[in-house]
Amino acid sequence: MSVFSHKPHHHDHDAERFVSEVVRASRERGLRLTPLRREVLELLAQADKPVKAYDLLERLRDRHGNAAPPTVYRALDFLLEHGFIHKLESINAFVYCPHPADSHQVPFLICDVCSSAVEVCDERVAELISAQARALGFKPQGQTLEVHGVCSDCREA
Amino acid sequence: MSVFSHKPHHHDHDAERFVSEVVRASRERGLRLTPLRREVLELLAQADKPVKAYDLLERLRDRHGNAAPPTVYRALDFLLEHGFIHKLESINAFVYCPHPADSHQVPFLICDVCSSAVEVCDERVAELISAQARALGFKPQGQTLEVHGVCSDCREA
DNA sequence: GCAAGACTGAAAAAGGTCTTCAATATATAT
DNA sequence: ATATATATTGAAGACCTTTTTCAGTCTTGC
Repeated sequence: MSVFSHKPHHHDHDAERFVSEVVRASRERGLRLTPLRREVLELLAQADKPVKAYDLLERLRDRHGNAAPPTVYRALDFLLEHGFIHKLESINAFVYCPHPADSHQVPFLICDVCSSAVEVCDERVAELISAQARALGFKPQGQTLEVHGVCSDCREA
Repeated sequence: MSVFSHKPHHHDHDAERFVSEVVRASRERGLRLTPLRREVLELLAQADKPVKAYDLLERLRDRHGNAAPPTVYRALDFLLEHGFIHKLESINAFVYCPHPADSHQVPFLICDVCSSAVEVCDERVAELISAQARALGFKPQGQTLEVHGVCSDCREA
């Protein structure tokens, strides 16, 4: 079963709200959230867990039979650039960002069992690491913070 | 100029010492640091900055004309597994670990100008992030902590 | 309306990693 | 020492991930 085919559950509401929030933010900032970009965003929001580029591509082809890799990568680039989604470098996957309004740099907890990924909404790690970097004369500009392990749901099972 | 072709400088000594330390650790732990694995390790130590798998492969071919991708990836897997090197997920590159004796999880500062990468030898970030993860019921097993930016050397120039 | 810039389609290539199977070498247990 | 099991390497190839390029289309701003 694909990450997309799932019964409605409590997260669908979050997904919809998230998409409308991005729509609004794009309007405010004068960004062009084109149909293509929006579709990719919706796919990510519906999946509610990290998705790989080729899974997105496959899904896009349902409605755009001609979609090629650059189609999805360009949309992802746009969404990344404006902070609407994140890329998880350690698993080459993309995930929507539940609070795209405030720019932030937070760690992700990636479950190696169910492959869910949640943000740790706490800037302390990012701040500590930035402080340590600056203390070494390094000017920090971006962070990749990913923790692998087993989430609480999977530990119970 | 490749990352390998460089004049001798103060790091060469570190590189040699690092390799012998790994040789010793392997003996102690009963690991088979075969000639191939050792060669990859030496290439990484000499480079003194992150190196991509295909650059290593190219270099390996100087002495093993038959080397194929799995040749280098298998050696890298071995070295990673035993903590002798690190993989930088955000740039798909590998770097030797200056203190392979003590297992550790530390952030890397990756300069986007000169592409150097240094470890921040301070476990506080890893501990904080682990504590936050556990507080959420998540059992942490591995971390990817990478900060991009500009190193002090490059800021001066 | 027109020029400049932004976005998409299409083809291809480059870059990165893994699977498989056979051959060889090393370690273990008689 | 020999046979067996295990680990390592060679070789071919596939698969996954990402980018480049060029041409065409759409928007935006003048």
